[in-house]
Amino acid sequence: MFVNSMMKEMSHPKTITIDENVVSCCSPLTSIALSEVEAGDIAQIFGALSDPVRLRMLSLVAAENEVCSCALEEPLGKSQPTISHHTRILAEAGLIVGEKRGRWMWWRIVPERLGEVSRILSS
Amino acid sequence: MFVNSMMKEMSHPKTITIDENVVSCCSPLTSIALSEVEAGDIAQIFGALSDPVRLRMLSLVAAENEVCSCALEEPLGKSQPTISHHTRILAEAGLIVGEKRGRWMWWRIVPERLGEVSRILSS
DNA sequence: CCTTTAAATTGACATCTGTCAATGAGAAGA
DNA sequence: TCTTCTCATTGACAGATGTCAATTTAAAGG
Repeated sequence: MFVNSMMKEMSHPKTITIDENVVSCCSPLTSIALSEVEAGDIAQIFGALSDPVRLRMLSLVAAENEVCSCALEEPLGKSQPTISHHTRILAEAGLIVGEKRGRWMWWRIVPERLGEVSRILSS
Repeated sequence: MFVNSMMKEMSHPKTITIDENVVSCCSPLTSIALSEVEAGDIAQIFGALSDPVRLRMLSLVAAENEVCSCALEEPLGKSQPTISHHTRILAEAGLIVGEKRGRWMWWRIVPERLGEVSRILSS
């Protein structure tokens, strides 16, 4: 696939996982009395999901299993800084992780996180 | 429970369900190619969930099975117009429905909707 | 009617958010 | 080293969002 076809022109896969400031998670909504801090943490995650561009971004990354930042600009019709902005927000919410290999930044979704968030709503 | 204890002083339960402008929903994220309109609709729902006050509000309503607007001001520490603002946003997202009985507005959650939204993330 | 009470609406304001041009920081290749 | 390329950061700006005081609407009870 896409990733492998580029493998040969890359140096040692240097993994720099981006997981600074990632919000922790999550007791279900319907189990009683959400504290203010919990509510704040969960709100940040849903905030990451509350933008159309980020949702389509997430769906693009989920479709392939790894997508380069550079491959997002065109389908989303946004500038490079804007793409960078959105990937950062998704990553800080723990929904995607990035790995820098050579000059490229590769993103993939974190299915377990998606599951966690899903479980907040299903009680 | 709470509701029944007030039944006697109410006139005919006139159901005025609030479902104007409610967003429709939802194909799972990981099935390919989220369209711009779909993304917009889903973003609105997550937007409703992206505020700490609204999350705690939702959890309060989910705890009882019906809650009066007036019973939300104190635990959330917000003014009456602010409460009204937030209930409206949750209602427009289809996450709660309101029913006016007498002078009171009663809110309850829409479990099916919660389920729909949950399923967007779990694929 | 008139008064009271609960909720919605309006208007104002500060803060947050999405966007891009410009610039900076690293990595790769010549 | 110098150039090129990809991504991150900064700064600016318009538009959205959360909040409340003040007002309006609507329902009950005299």
